Amino acid sequence: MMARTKTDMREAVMTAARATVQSRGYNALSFRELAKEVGIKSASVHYHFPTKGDLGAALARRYTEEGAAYLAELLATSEGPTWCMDRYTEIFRSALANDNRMCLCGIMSAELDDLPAEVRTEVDKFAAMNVGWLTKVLSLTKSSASEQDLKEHAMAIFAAIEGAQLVARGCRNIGIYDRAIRAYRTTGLIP
Amino acid sequence: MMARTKTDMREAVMTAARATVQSRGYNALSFRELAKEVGIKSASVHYHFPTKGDLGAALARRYTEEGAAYLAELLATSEGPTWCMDRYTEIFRSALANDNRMCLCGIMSAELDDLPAEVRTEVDKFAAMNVGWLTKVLSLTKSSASEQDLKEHAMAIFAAIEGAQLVARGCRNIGIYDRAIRAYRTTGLIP
DNA sequence: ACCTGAACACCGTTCAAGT
DNA sequence: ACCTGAACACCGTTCAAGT
Repeated sequence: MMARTKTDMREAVMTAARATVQSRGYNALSFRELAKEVGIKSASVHYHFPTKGDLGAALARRYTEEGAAYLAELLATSEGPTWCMDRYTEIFRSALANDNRMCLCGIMSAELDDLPAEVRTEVDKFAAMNVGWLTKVLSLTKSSASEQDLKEHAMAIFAAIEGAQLVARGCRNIGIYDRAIRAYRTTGLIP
Repeated sequence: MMARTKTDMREAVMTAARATVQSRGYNALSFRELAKEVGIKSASVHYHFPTKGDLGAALARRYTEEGAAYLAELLATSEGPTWCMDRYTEIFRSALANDNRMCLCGIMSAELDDLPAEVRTEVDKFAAMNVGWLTKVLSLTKSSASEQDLKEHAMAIFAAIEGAQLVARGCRNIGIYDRAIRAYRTTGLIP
């Protein structure tokens, strides 16, 4: 029988931690609870992640990487901007559908003042990654607009979707998310 | 020399608590820190607010009441829907301008899973109050639309503005808020 | 009526010690 | 290399005790 390798345990901690943060936020993350979930002692968690900030930053970095990979794949197999935006809004919807969870970086933005600097950096990168992708998608529709205008529009879309998720979550009502997205489409904010 | 009355101390606690929650969230609220700020012991804070949930609910209730009063005044002296929306977006902007703070209920929505039931109730009421007001403002512009459509549009506006605040805060960049609001206007989401 | 000190089980973090 | 127990200063909450 194989013992769990170091990498396995790191992964187990990150998986458990990610679920907790998306449900209850960075502040609710507890090394003792985490340790119980993966079957080691809290002091051992510190072996893999010296501080809570290290763990938070690792979570956010991974989250951004995975998101970027998925979005790149979408764009590569794109059937057009509307199709892309359907898939994109579905990502944020699925977090809500999955036990009323939130975007990892959205929930962390709310807790900003309690985040160590290294976690804030990763939160910024996630936003920038999303805006970059949305800018590309928008450029498929409005080839005339300036890069500046596209980026501004992309940021507005990202903010509006994060907000729809936040408010729907607060009201424990995924219908609010769906109706907000529909309204964004009707007004033309989202292609 | 007058001693501080009971009401004064309750108010002092609520004022300090509100500032903390808007900056760092419900989870970061500490009875011990709060006690230090107002000059009593943490056990004494429990005299005024038996549990943290009682304090959180009181904060949110007060926040909604004050917001409702301000918005009612706006509507009463209204110079039209665009003017109303300018004032409305300015409220959320001023939280950011004031030390990168957030809407009390927006930040609490992110921490939903850690909120006692009585606090969640108040968060719901805040959202409903805002949507109610926005629906009235929208009815000034689109007299033809159904009550249902107006409410859907109002909820989308509320969500989009909360999202703009959340993302701008996360990036510590109030310009992101301003540009998002501008884009919402350009697309016609906001009158 | 309002405040306090002391206790309880929690928290992140550190560190010497184990294998 | 990986894990642990014990200690530290924190946390919300309770309660008997003070005025």
